[in-house]
Amino acid sequence: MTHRGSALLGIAGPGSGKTRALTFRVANLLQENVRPENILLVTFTNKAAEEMKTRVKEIIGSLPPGLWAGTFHSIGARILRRHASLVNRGPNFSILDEDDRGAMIKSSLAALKLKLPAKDQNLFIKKGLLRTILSSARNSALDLEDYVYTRLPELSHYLPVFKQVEEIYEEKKRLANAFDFDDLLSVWLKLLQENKQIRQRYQEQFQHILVDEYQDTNAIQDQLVLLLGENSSICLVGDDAQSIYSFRCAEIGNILTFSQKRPDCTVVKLVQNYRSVPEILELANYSISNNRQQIPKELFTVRAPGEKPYIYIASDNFKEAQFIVHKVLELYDEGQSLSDIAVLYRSSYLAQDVELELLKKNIPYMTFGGLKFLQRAHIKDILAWLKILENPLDEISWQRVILMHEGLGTATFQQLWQKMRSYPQPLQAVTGEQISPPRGLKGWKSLVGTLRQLEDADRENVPWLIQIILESHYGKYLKEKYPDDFAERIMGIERLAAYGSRCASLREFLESLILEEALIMEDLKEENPEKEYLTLSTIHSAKGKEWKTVLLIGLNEGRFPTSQGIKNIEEERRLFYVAATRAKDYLYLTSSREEYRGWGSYLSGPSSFIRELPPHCYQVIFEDYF
DNA sequence: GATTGGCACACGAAC
DNA sequence: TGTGCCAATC
Ligand SMILES: [Mg+2]
Repeated sequence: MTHRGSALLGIAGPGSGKTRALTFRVANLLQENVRPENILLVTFTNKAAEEMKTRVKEIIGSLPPGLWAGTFHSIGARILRRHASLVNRGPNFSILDEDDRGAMIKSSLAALKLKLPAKDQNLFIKKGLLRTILSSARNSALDLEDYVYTRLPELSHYLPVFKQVEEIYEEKKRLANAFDFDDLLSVWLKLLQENKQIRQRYQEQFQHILVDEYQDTNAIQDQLVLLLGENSSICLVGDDAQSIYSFRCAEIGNILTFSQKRPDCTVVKLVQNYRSVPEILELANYSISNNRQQIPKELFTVRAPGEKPYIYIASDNFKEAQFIVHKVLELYDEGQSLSDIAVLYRSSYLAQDVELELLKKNIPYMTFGGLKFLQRAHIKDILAWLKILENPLDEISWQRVILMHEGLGTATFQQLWQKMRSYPQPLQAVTGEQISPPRGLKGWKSLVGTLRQLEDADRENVPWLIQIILESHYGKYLKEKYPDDFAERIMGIERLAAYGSRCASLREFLESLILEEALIMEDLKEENPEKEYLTLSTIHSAKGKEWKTVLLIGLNEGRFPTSQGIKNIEEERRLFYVAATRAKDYLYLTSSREEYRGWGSYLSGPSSFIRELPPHCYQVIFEDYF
């Protein structure tokens, strides 16, 4: 019936046009009249998927609807919603973000402690450890037992605790009609493995599977591709030297051993680079050659010689920030658009000083990565109200909303929740006044009033829903709680509403935001497409992008590589490699001799990534430069 | 049982 | 710098 398609693996360096090749392949398939729903295009971010679709549209003139494009997580969510009843959920399930997940695991541990005999109740588990272990086991496609025995044998005496917490956590998620990020992959894979009918359905549907950035897939994602693509044509592209997501359990091995798993696979290596001038490439090549685990590949560029990368070592981090802004202005005066320039860094806090300088000089910029937008209390508040509407079983959101009312605390919440969850429709039970608390009636009445208004409002009009929340008691509460920066917080909420107006439904709004926080920036761009912005980005979020000029800051030992990252220095170096190869024409590497951050000052010295470079591959800018 | 204030601690990347 | 936790107080 279906013939086994071919498998193609493209291992190619940065700027070699991997993503472009994938885009053209999709365009070709569509032109050959392959039906769009038979194509599965997996990208690293959902924004990248949108950009690729736009490109395809430009190439072939129109984009037929029905193409499956997005991240593994968003495609997992789509499939799980379709088959929600098979995986013990309703189609409106919530997706937990890291905070919600952490809170739920914490309360799972607390619940376990209550069940333990008194002598064991002082059990102490390092904060975040459970979160990491449960997630890593999942993403490594191992059960908890195998994971702990093989990867963390020193913790194996804790295994019974881990297992019980996981059990409680799983049950909590089921009751809350929620999945976490890891579930979107692992439950999806399990569904395919255990349900023959569903498996065959998607195996037949996805006749063409294309995956970008394959070096950053984890074990589950690899298994998904192999299983879904058993009989399909598969096209994967990636670069082992750009694998930078091991903290999400990405395994370089996936790309290195794919051809063993699919013996019919043709491997193509491309070392041609169309992006960077040779000087930048030379520096990047030198750097990555310090890695022993990489496939040796010397990149060649088609570009004519340009300028050697610059190194600037400032006396302190403020001076470093001043240099960056000075340089940006200089480049701007020389005719470069702000949109052609990016400031990149290992960790988001390293950008703070630069941001201050930019604000002082009134230079417009946009930040990517390290976004804490959804983490901020007022944004979480608004989202909690909205999540209740979408999924009334969402315990965490109920708790958040109930606790912000006067006179209602955790104990009362627990009592209320016991009653609420016994109703098939907790929201209606509340607004229908079938439930009331033993105390805090004033706060409760105001809560019920707001919920009634929200219930009656148009569910798909997100800005309107947000408006209702702001006009309710919540608006006053917010002002009292944050008298200093109330206005700024309202602006954040307005930003949220503006994004909401672009979404067709509340569900789409919640899901797309959680699967890509950076989307919150999009409306800014569309409001004023002409406007130029300087980009400030973490290196992780700069993946797959390029700029004419890149300024890489914070190159101090302990910052980049981070002190924690020394354990996995090769990955840190790949991160440096990714950063350097984002630059087309000009690359600036900056560092500071002394750092003032938080409590004191540090003298950490320049990053080993600078020190290990041969001096002939860069030029030094002296401190009294400006 | 809710709320407030003080103290300790961490501080990395994100679907 | 802020956030989470605990103990004292309302
Ligand atoms: Mg690419």
